[in-house]
Amino acid sequence: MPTIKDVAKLAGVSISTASYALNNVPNVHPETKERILNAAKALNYYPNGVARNLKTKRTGNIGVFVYGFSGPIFSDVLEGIRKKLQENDYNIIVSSGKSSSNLLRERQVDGAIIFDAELSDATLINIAKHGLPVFVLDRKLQGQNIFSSVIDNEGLVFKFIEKMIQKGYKDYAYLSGPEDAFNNNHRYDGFKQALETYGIRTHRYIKSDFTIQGGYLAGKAIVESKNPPRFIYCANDESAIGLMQALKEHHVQIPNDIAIAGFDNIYLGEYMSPKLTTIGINHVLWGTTVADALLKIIQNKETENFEHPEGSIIMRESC
Amino acid sequence: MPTIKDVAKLAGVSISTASYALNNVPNVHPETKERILNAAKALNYYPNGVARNLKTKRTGNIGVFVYGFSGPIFSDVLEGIRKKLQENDYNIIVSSGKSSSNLLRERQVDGAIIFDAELSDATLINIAKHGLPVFVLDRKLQGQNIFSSVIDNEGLVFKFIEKMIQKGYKDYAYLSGPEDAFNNNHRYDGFKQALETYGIRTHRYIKSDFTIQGGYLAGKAIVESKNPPRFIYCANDESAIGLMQALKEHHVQIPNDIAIAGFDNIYLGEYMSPKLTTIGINHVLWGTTVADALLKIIQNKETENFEHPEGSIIMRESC
DNA sequence: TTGTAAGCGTTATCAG
DNA sequence: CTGATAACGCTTACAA
Repeated sequence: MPTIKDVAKLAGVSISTASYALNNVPNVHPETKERILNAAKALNYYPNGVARNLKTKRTGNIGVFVYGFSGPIFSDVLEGIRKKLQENDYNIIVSSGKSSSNLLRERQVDGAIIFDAELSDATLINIAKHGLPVFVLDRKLQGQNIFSSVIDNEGLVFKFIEKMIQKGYKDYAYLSGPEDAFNNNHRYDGFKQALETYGIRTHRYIKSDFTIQGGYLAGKAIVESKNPPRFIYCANDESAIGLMQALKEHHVQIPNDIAIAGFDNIYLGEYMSPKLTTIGINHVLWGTTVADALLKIIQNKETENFEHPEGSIIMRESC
Repeated sequence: MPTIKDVAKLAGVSISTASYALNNVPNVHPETKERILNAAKALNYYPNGVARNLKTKRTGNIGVFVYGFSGPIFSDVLEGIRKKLQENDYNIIVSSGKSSSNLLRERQVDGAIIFDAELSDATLINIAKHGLPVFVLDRKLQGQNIFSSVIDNEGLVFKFIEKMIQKGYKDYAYLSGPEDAFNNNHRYDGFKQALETYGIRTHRYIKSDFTIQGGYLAGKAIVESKNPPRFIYCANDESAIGLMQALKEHHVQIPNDIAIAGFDNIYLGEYMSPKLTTIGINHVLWGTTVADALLKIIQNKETENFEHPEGSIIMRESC
């Protein structure tokens, strides 16, 4: 593997001149520069990023740390982030599990976007304190160098359930996500408050886990119960899809027998029968917005006022 | 941000002794070691990975470079890779777009797994030649330090169509993926050859693009045509799902009016009505196998005989 | 316009 | 068992 030393030698210049030429620093004689560039090409030279990073104390990498690689939301958010970072000549590094904290602590990234409930508040606060800006999604977190962006889960679900009550639905159930999930809890709060506000005193609570499989199993249990609820609000779209599938297998009519809605507005919702009513934000836009804010923070080292993403209700056929 | 120098100073030892202690090199007096470890904890010290990487000429990172972050296959393969790497104390770095080639060329990774048709053969061969082992998925590529792992697309589709012919289906169509996709072309070859082998001289070819949306649009066109085919083999499951949705909206019975099958065995296929018949491999296993092979190559610097993943036909309800 | 040399934070060789 | 010191490959004052 050739180094800048080899390039310099071949071009007959010093290392620094080679460096200047390769980095387009203006004060290099055009002819010298050409010689150097030719040498680099001849040797198939490419600078060693690790060495550059050590010297410059920046890496040009932004870490995006996720809980797992699956899920239709991640992919959209990631795509938004990728686009924005690429425009600004930053690399996107997506990681998960133990690698995430390694990369963070070892400073192989200049900043991080966290989409992973497993990375504890304490860890993040600790890392951010050392000067690495951290953007947390879907979790509220305060601290030096820490920024967070959350969807208004509670408000959106409230508004939606309110709408359904006005439409005349009376008997509600909530199909939950994991009970330690920030967004599940806030969605449930919005759900409960809407019912309370409109004097609906009872509702059922069905435990699930945000997965298609989980929704499906819940659905099986529901059809076998004596009097199923008239409306099931699902904590996310994936569980709603599983639920729908189970109901359909038992010839339950949606929305006539049981109405359903979800949260997230995943792509697939539009390709179900009936099409899934849901609540959602523009995830790609969320990604670009967050990435943009993080870059501004890194570059100006100043806190920006960050706008949280705006959600909306997407009425389709399932209720 | 504290460095090893600060730790050494606080513990009253030299930098090298501090380094030994922090890296568990045996020849450090237990008491000294404890002092150093305490100092490190007190300062909240964590080694700078970039500096370590420069010195040791390894990063402990494996890059996984994908075309985009969406898609149910990616996520499973990635999860398999992640698991295996984590077991072996390597970090997984997933990237896409321009970042991929940056990270590769700048040597911020010790090896790479490529799942991205956009990274050209020439680029990969060039990088691998410099000593960085590269594992290419879903593409055949030869060269020093290059390894590839492919699914037997052709053989599997052949076997499947053969089965369908024996079942009695006569009038076939192929719903394609992008025409420059390696796997699409091989699947089509298998499809064609099976028909030819069994004397079925004609078939229809419907252009699509591997997406749900694409399958849906194709489905719309098919139901509006005069005599739709009796069997539509889809180049992947996602387009099959879109297709099914379009047919169902027009009350076409699957499989009674039109039978359908796909490729990939994505999770969702089981949650459709009817459940999707498909061909697939165990993607998580594929990921772990490839990661394992890559690690062996990195560690032993010797070429292993690599087993390609074995696929199977998953008969469900759609044909 | 070009060259010399220091230094980024580590690891690792070699003496002591 | 511990400490100087060179080196990894690069950038960047500063000097020439």
